Amino acid sequence: MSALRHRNLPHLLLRAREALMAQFRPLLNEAGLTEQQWRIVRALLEHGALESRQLCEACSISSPSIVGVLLRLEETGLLTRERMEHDQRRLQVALTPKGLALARKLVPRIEQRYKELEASIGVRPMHDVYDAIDALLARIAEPAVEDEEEAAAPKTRARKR
Amino acid sequence: MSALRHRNLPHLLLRAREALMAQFRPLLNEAGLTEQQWRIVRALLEHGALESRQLCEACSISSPSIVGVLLRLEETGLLTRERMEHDQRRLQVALTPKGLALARKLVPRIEQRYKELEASIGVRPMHDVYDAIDALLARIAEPAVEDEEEAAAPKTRARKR
DNA sequence: CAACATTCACTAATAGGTGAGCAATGTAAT
DNA sequence: ATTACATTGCTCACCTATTAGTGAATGTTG
Repeated sequence: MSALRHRNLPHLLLRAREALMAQFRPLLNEAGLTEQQWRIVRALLEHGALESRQLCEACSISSPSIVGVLLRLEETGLLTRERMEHDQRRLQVALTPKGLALARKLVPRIEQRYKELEASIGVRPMHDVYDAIDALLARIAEPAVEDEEEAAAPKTRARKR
Repeated sequence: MSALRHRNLPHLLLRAREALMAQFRPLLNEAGLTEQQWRIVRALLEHGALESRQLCEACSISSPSIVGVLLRLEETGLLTRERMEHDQRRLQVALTPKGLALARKLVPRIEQRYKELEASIGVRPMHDVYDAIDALLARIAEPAVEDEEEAAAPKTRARKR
């Protein structure tokens, strides 16, 4: 009687995320990390030192949120925050030896959990998700910015980052 | 150098969710609703009055979180909360006329956004996501609780709901 | 160089998520 | 009945998300 023909897709994605995180959260808690903290540590492990705004991008954490997360991680001694020489606005973030050690201890456990998941769920269903989501993200792209000039006037377009 | 062979699947799902919510959030904000509030209102619209714990299930909102959400929705006058006669622990939640009106005003706009999305993204990629996630959820099921006695002692097991 | 605009981290207010735990109520076993 | 247990909503502490806005540093332009 409500005429809602479409299922709630964001909610479906949330449920999938919850179900998956339930598989990994114990590992993170055991290491004393929250989910967001692990995303940051993992990004720093993979890419080396990064700036705050780069971490926001890489970890899908908003600028206001990341401030606290980084502060707490610094207090724990897992990373360092320092201003950059040539641009006092920017903040360089890097793992400490302690943070690096924690990350390296955690990685194999995460990897093992993934393998166990692939074993119980099946590699095909897992990869179907990767592919379907990748395709979706690739097609959503810019949220309808209507950049009429995008293809026509690539003048200052280079400075898009 | 980090030996992380698997991509961060929970993070990928988060990104997909963010991208999608960016399409709908404006509609919700316009109606003065947060995402979680809309999940609750929608559930009540579809199923009629529900108990708190049922809403937790249906909306993937934890018990501690839903308390505040329901209180705020009650303050706004969109729903009512009242104890049940035969069991004073349970809480019955129902939409008010005002809440019902808001929901019905919102539904067609949400539906239209879905159609626009299907038009720009393509029906196939959208449904691939539904299917892939459904399959994943169906196969994850119980998160390996290691209930040693699970299969051995199915005594009080019948009362599982 | 001066006016303007942008970038970046950060703050503040409000809302929600996680994990642990509590009191009250209901149910089952003794 | 009384004991033992399970369920339900709720609270608390901590952490994060969202939205808006501040201020300092830097870039751009006239």
